[in-house]
Amino acid sequence: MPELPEVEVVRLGLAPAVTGALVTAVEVFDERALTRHDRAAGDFAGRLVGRRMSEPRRRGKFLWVPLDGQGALLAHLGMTGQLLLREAWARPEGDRHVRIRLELGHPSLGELAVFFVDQRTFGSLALDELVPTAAGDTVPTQVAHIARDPMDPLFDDAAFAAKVARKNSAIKRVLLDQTAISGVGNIYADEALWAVRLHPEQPASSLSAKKTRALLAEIRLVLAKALTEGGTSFDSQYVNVNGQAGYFAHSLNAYGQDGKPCARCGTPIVRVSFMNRSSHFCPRCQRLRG
DNA sequence: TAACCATCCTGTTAGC
DNA sequence: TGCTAACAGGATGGTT
Repeated sequence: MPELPEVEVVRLGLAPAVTGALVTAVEVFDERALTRHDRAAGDFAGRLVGRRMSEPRRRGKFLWVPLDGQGALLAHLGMTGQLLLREAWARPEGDRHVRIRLELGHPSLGELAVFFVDQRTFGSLALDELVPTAAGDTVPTQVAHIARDPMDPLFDDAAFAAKVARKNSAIKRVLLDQTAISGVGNIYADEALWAVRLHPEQPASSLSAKKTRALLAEIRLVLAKALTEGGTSFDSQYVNVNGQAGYFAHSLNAYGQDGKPCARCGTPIVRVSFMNRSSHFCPRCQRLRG
């Protein structure tokens, strides 16, 4: 499940291979991989071929590669999307789920291929226009409404705290709201809430300013640690551009740990249904208060 | 306006 | 053994 650390690992892996590269060919095998592209597959391929790529950028879970002239190649990996970097003639493993293939010509690395592989087709590529933000940088139009992520130097801690303070919904719902804070998904929301001893359904507005600051600090810690370990991989559904899994799954304290003893107090971690997904927490350390 | 939920999708697993 | 249902979850659009 690609969240911020996983997408950043992909971005770092792609950067040396795509920066300065020319798109020489595009093959779309499954148009469902273009749900974010507002025109036909032929338009996607036709307008992408011949464009030169700049250094990949990221906000939250969105990744994009600015193109010469204007616009950008936008990517969202959804649940199971992968961007794999291969030799130009290679076929990736799991051929059945290859949705799009890009052929690149790199000035020093030569011919390369980027495969967009996606089992559950929640991910998508698109060509999008870039629009300026208030801070002076540019983002694709589809990313304009997304909040900056907590690893972004321009992330506004005070604005986030103010948003938390006026939200009556559960704090976990706020963490998953990409217009409040981006890059956090189900895994790292559960981990950060466990670390700061907050019940996922604790009303956001009930948090003290100090608790909100602590939560934000834990979010940054857990994201940074996951990034250093290459991200979280389950069943090979997330891999870097070379197809390698991350190691953070070994460091999880809450997510997927239901039935196992809490690392702090030994009480079994519980799993409950929440927002059409699962929440994992320690019923002793993370009590619903107020 | 805020809050909440169904929907998209497919491989895996549990249950019968 | 084989079938069916439940489950995983990010973003979005619709409903309350």
